[in-house]
Amino acid sequence: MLAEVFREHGFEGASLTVISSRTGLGKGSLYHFFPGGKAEMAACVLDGIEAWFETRMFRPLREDPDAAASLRAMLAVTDAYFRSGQRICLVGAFALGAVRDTFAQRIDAYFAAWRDAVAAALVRAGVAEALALDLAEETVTAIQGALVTASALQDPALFGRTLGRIATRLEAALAGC
Amino acid sequence: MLAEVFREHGFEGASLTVISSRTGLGKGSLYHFFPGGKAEMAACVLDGIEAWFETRMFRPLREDPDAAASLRAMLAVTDAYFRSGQRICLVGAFALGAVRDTFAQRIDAYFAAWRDAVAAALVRAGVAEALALDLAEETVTAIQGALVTASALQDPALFGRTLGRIATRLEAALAGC
DNA sequence: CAGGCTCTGTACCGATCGGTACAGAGCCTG
DNA sequence: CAGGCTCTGTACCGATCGGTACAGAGCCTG
Repeated sequence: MLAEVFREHGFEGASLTVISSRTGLGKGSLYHFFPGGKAEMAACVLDGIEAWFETRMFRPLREDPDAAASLRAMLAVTDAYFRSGQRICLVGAFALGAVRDTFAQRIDAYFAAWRDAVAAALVRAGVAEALALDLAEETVTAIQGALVTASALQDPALFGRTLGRIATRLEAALAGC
Repeated sequence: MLAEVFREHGFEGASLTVISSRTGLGKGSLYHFFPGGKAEMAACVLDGIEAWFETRMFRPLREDPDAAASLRAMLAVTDAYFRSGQRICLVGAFALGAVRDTFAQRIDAYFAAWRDAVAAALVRAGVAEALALDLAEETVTAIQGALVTASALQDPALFGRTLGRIATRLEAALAGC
């Protein structure tokens, strides 16, 4: 809920009035749970996102015995999480905004973790390390780009097409071992 | 100058106080030139960006007799414009923010023009239309994604690597004709 | 059932927001 | 050099910003 408010309005645009009305919590309650104010609310949302991705995507990519299957699952989970391109990536939006500096370290860590988890899965599936790193970077970059352009062009289908291209490329690398 | 303020602070974050101090124009002057206020200032910035890209990138892609060369030039111009990944795309940032709805049509038109210009150049260079559209969409998406992840990871070199991947893929399509 | 602890609504704070009004400085034209 | 037009600085507007203070409702524990 809190996450959706930041997603829809951005950090600056999500005023306490908006947050209060959307969450149904008065200011008293908000400041009781988040003494640090808006910044702590956003930090809490980032905590949730990081935990979700760590559990549902990064850890399987790093640990699933079937590395190739975990890569396919990653694309499916990505498609579901971003509602096939109808939902933006809050961390990505923060990265392009004025709050980037406030959360610089966490934003950096999120994308690095994603990229490294994909690379680790590729390596475990037998792909050479240099190629794995290259493909992982391209994967994360393409997903973020698709979220920007799908939103800009109001064309959610673009997201699916991008995931399709990534899938083809990952499969080719896996088959080429 | 005005463009840089919006780039650094976002639309919501660029308050009149910030705009005034950064441009050296008092409120009186700002409202003399932009009676429509902040929204008109942002619209003016978008005008400038659109005109710049139309002249320096989209038109050459559509009209340059040497279509293949115009595609290579597009990547070089892109690298220069975004300062090799150290500068973000204001239109992309707007697309992920709360102002997206205010400028929806222009944001849409900007990305559509870019994609269609790349596709047109590819077709004129002899690439089949379906493949050209696919490659054009991937190109624009990858560039936007690279701007997000380069900013997030504070790794400008990522931008150059992404442009390199795009170049390889475009050259392959051109060679395959 | 008394005490205290968690939670909440309300009233309020100074600061800043985007925007307006307007006098006048400066310059350009007749 | 008079008139008017462009531009600018300043003072001010109501609204909203993020945040604080605090009384008290409600509940849980001894």
